[in-house]
Amino acid sequence: MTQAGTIERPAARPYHHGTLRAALIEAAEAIIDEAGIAGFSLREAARRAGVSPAAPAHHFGDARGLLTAVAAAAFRRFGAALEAADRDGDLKDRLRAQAVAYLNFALAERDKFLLMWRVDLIDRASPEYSEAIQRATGVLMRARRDEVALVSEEDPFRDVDTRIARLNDPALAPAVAVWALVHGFSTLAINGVFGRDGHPAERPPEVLLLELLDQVVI
Amino acid sequence: MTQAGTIERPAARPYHHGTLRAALIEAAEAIIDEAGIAGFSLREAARRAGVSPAAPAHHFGDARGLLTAVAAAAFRRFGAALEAADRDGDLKDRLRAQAVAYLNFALAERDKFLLMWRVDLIDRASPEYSEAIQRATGVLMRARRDEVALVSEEDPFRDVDTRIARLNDPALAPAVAVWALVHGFSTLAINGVFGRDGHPAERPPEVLLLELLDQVVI
DNA sequence: TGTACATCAGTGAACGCGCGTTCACTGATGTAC
DNA sequence: TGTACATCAGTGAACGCGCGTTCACTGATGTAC
Repeated sequence: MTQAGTIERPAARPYHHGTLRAALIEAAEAIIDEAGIAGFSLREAARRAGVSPAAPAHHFGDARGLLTAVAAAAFRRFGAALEAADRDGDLKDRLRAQAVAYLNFALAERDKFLLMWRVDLIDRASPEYSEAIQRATGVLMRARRDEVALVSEEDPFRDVDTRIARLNDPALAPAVAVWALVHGFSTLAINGVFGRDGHPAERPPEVLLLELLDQVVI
Repeated sequence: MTQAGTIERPAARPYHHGTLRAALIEAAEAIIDEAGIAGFSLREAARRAGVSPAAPAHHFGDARGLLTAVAAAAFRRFGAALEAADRDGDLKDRLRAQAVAYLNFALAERDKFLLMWRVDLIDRASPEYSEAIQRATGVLMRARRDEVALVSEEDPFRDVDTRIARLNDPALAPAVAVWALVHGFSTLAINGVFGRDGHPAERPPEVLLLELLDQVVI
């Protein structure tokens, strides 16, 4: 509230932003949504957050640091979406539901989904990032792990090496096959292989995806 | 041959390069191999070709033009590799052989493989590019088309719209499913999901890939 | 409760850089007669 | 076969741009006593 009768002037911006870290991530996401990853720059993010170009360094070190935080946040949303989709049902139902959620996330957050995998732009060793990617991957595999009773082991996706070993475990093959198929389908769909502006497909992409999943023995 | 007894001096570079177009593509590929797509610049390509920074414009217009030519060339090699792998055998054999060729190309030409799909960097409307991608896609589908006797139609992958319609054709589902799986697997493998420096997998990636393909009903 | 002071989060001007592209030009090549 | 001339493929200097990062600094906040 301002004094009655006075013309409202913008409150003097406080010297300390207060939530600059979050604001910069939000700004970066907006840039990426509007202009793709190529349109991103640290200066532009600072500009949008209303802050000097040197300010981001205090929170992220450099551009890579900010992009890593954006990717990690995207991975957390992604993992949460998979988790939300993973409701009751048998293995097949669970994997199909997750597959659709996977595709929808990729289509809805196109450029952020692409960023998530851009190893050249982000610091994959960052604890925040690697925890987020491990967790999302774990959700994907969970349905199958539940079935083959590997669940007793505590978090077999805890670190890179055990994850890599696990993905090679034949017991997980159905889930890994679904992952690869869905990931490939999503990537190709994003690139307009199955339909795009000016060249629409007759059916929505998730219908085709489910049809392809019928080809997989789960 | 130079005159006997004289110290050989480099021949004065002729004013006209002669094969500058090819030389620029070669230079761009070398840069991409060494430093990834992020390391590419038109000036650096010109530098490596031993030519002034303005020269490339005569052949490619702008940076996007050169990258498009590089991607198209990569797609032609890619299509040729798939074709070479597509030897005799039943549908399953043919698709498996192509899948391994697909993965091997992706691993061998990592950054060029990534460039091939970077719609933001290339001009997908370029005749050269779209002809190359259509052709490679056609090879992938050919094994299945042969089987369901669609082969009589001349080149059903001729243009974007018929291709998109075809990919939705249930008759092609086995081939499209294999494509999506192999593409996703290759993309993930490139990113080190199944093993990478310092975190090797116990088995070579194509073994895992073939195991996953066993999950697909072909 | 008051005060001194360390720490933290920001400023804004300046830096050097490499980039893509433009420009007027020049040297070589190809073609018409 | 010779010559004039158009066209083509290159030069190299210059442009303006936005970038990431550095720097000495300042204002606000938190803490010890």
